[in-house]
Amino acid sequence: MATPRTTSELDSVALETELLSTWQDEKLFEATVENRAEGEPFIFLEGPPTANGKPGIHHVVARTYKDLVCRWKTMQGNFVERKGGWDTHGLPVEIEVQKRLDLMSNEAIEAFGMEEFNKECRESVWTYEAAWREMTERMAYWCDLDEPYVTLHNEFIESCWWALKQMFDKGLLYRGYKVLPYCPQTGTSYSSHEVALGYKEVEEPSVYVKFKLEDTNASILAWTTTPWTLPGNVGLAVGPDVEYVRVRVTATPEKWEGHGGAEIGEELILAKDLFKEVIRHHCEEVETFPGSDLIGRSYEPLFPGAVDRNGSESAWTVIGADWVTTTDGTGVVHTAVMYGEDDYNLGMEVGLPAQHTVAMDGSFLEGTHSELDGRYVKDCDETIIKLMHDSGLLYREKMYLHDYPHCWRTGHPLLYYAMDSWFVKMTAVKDKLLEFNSQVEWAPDWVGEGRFGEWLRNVKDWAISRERYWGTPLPVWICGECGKQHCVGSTEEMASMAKEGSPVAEDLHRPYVDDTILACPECGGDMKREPFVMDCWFDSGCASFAQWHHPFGEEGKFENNFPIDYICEGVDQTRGWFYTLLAVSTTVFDSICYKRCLSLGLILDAEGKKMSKSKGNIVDPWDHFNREGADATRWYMVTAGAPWNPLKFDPNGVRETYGKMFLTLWNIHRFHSDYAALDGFDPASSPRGNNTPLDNWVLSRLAEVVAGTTKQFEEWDFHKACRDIEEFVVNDVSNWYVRRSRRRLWDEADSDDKLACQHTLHTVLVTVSRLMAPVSPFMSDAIHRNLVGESVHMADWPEAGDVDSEIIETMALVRELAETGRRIRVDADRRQRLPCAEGWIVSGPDLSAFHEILAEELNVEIISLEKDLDRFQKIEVVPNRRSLGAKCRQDLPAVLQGIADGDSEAMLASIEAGNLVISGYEIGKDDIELRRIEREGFAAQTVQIADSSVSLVLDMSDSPELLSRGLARDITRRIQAARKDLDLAIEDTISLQVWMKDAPELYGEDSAWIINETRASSADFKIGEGQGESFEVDGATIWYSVSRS
RNA sequence: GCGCGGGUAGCUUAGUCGGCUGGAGCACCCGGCUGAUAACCGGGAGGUCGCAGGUUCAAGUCCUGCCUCGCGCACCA
Repeated sequence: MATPRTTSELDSVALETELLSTWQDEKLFEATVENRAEGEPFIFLEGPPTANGKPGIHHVVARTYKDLVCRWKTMQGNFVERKGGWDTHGLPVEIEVQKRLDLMSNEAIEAFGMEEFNKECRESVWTYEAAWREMTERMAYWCDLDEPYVTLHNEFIESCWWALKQMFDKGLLYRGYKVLPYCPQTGTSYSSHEVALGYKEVEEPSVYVKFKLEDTNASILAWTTTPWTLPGNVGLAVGPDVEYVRVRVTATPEKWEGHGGAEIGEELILAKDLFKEVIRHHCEEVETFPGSDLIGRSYEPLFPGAVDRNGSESAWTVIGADWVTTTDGTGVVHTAVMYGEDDYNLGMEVGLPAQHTVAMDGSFLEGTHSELDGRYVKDCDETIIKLMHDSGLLYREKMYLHDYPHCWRTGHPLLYYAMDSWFVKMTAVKDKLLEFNSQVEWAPDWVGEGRFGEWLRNVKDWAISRERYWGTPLPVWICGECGKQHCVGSTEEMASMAKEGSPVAEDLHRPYVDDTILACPECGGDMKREPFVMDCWFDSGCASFAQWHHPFGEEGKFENNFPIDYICEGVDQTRGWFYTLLAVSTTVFDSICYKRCLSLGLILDAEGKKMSKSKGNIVDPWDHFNREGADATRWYMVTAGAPWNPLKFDPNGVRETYGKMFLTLWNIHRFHSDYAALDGFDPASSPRGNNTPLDNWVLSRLAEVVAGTTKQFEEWDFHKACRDIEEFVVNDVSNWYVRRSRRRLWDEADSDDKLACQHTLHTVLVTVSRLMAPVSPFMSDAIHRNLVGESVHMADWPEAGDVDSEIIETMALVRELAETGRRIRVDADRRQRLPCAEGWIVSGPDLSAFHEILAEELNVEIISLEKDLDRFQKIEVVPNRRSLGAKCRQDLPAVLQGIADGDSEAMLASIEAGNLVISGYEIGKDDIELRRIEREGFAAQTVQIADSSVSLVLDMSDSPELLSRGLARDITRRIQAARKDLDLAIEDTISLQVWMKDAPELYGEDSAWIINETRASSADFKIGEGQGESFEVDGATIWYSVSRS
């Protein structure tokens, strides 16, 4: 503790940047962590960002919530380590490089050279690292960026390999197909994110095709918008509970457009609901039946020989599927196993042959059909339609308008295509996932139950392989001789299994790792690596242990830091990182991964639109760091709303926060420290003085805020906590406590009262800075350092003191009365500076401790308590609706009317006698509330506080003494303004001249008061007209002249 | 289309178990106050509480449907 230094006007940017270098010199972050080395660990995990994009304001939001929780927990005594991390793999990195080097296909990349390409990727991921670091430091996100985990490091990759091997050993890793949107031009399949970029509305031919049943003379009608999938047809799906109809064609239609048609007498089957929409011919209904009757019936293949039966019993039969609907088409879904997700899943379920009819380059495979083989499928629509037409299998064609995904790079339509993939069998651990999820404390809880729970309930096997170049290589090798699959779990294992003479990759990336040939442990044959890399989400999903290079000799780091206590990211990570962390921990450790997860809302611009580069509505955090500072920016983001709600980022809001919260707080601090420095106040050694009720009140409010903040932080309501702190600082401390205490500190002698005030201000400021430190770490530290001599970030989280709720209520009433007094004056047209002789407070609690304050605020000579309530107040009976409503139900309006019409005094008497009956209901004490209101004819108003009513009455009479005092106040006010205009220091003295015309007499004691208040070394008061500045008050004209003496 | 979350004054927002006249802040207008900072106080104007039904003595609050915005899923035959 030490005497505070005086402070200057606020320059928040300078304050913050100076503190940053102080922190750096002191290695303060490290010190705050070490300071709690013996504390209970609170484990945080940083979700790794990618540094190949510029950091934006939304990253500042996420980092604020990460930071504030970690800082808060540290202050509470927890040991909180914060290791940084970088996500460095994945398609976005490749695409950046491809764009820059104009390598828009896999062929182009391979011609360029995979080794070179990956080198470019490796460099590209650091493009914005410096920008990230600067942002992180400037916003005071405390996180170890010097020893971060990096997903491209061999150590990290090795841990990922180890994890995958755990899955492999548990039989959770398998090879299969996954239907993905695929671009045959670039040879790439896309994630849903990228697909979303490329939806285009297109009009394409769709066709209704007849599938001839084998055991009866009828055809099932099915509809498709992708004629190119028809050669791959191996099944028809119907809804078992959907009603179908079999119709016979009786006459041709009047009009017909396009290909197709039907013969008279031909029989067709389709969903009854869709009959009218689809069938153009005149028909008679033969029979109706549920879809289940169709299941198992065989039909003739459209393109015989295009797909081999391959032993399948179910090929070219009707299959039941409950997802079939009758919203469009025919209620019959043409199923081509390899070209649709539902199709594929259904095919696997019932054992349809899984065979491609289309090659990876998008052309039909040889043997499909002589007119189609080798041609690009999208060019074959017309041919296929013609083939169908010619063989009488086409019923209709119809142009169909829909959104269809296109390659966002080349603009070509994507094909849903079954890709060779490796999967983690997440479906096998679904129950575990759900159970673990139920153990996570989600904020907000509905994300856990809703969005995330929904996702888990529909969990699919995780396709973790990608046919790409830049990523963690899939550590699975397959023997070319016997087909044995082996999953490598460490670099050592890879080296020990390497075939004699084979290179052993030192850098674990492609292409080096591709060259490592293993010797098959079964047959000794050559094993080659599966040429995939892993989904980069797998990398970050491994972060909880791979950051420590677990389990490769990291000395218990992992065991001590798992499971994680707290993670925090944007809600868009629900299906991303939130999921992959849980997916990996469930399959590898059979454990939850994190105990608490804060899911943040999206950040929008001030208009509520999503921020995006193309809209140009991106907010650059530096605009605010360099203007209002990081504190105001962070505080604004936290107080603007609940963390999980979308944040409309309004630059004016940051400005407002700065002006209101930080400027005010700074000036409170300045006010305190200036006097403390002047007086040599030392909180440790200066005598305490006797607290006034005002001191006790603000300390009680402080205790209330401490308790509230702690509770709200625990409940994730950071926004509420900070709004309360702000309210306290601005309203209670600045606008009331400091305003009411100014004169106490002006006292030049070391008075008891001044010391009490200084100790109080010290406590309030120190405690408030501790409460604010997690959210706004700069100003809180500057204040704390100045007052305590130590960084706030080394300090303990405050403990709430005793709350005297009586004094808080009393003060609320006092302030209400002060405001009421001004209202009375407005109504009575009496100016504030003209004192009233007397004011009466009628009923209510004892306010005598605050009579002095009230007298000053109200500008009355004497405040007295009026005991005779009836002198100024009368009683009003108001209904208690809650109680009456339960009693009277539908008769309530009549009863309310009865009470409103009744005479309050008479009703009260009846109630006390127990015989008040209104509209047939007996009205008791609980059914009403008593309210006292002021009688008419007085300058008075009544306020209701809690269950008491208090009236304030002001005496409006004048006297020469009062007029003199009022005049003195008005003159003083003008002279003080003049002093300010002259830019005089507070201790400067002035020469003063005053002329008064038509003014009331100014008494000697009042002119002396003016002289004292305005620090006049000489003063001259004259009657008559004068010169210089003048003003009028109540008919008098006053001239005055002020000069420095 | 399905799921989740929003829609309260020009803007930002509070509103508990359904209960007294829907509170604040910013901006605006009028007045007051001030050696008090980008301050403060009083008053005013500004509200179809997204719309329509329903339940209830009583709905911003509960129920149903719809509109609308955001997000996610599915856009599929």
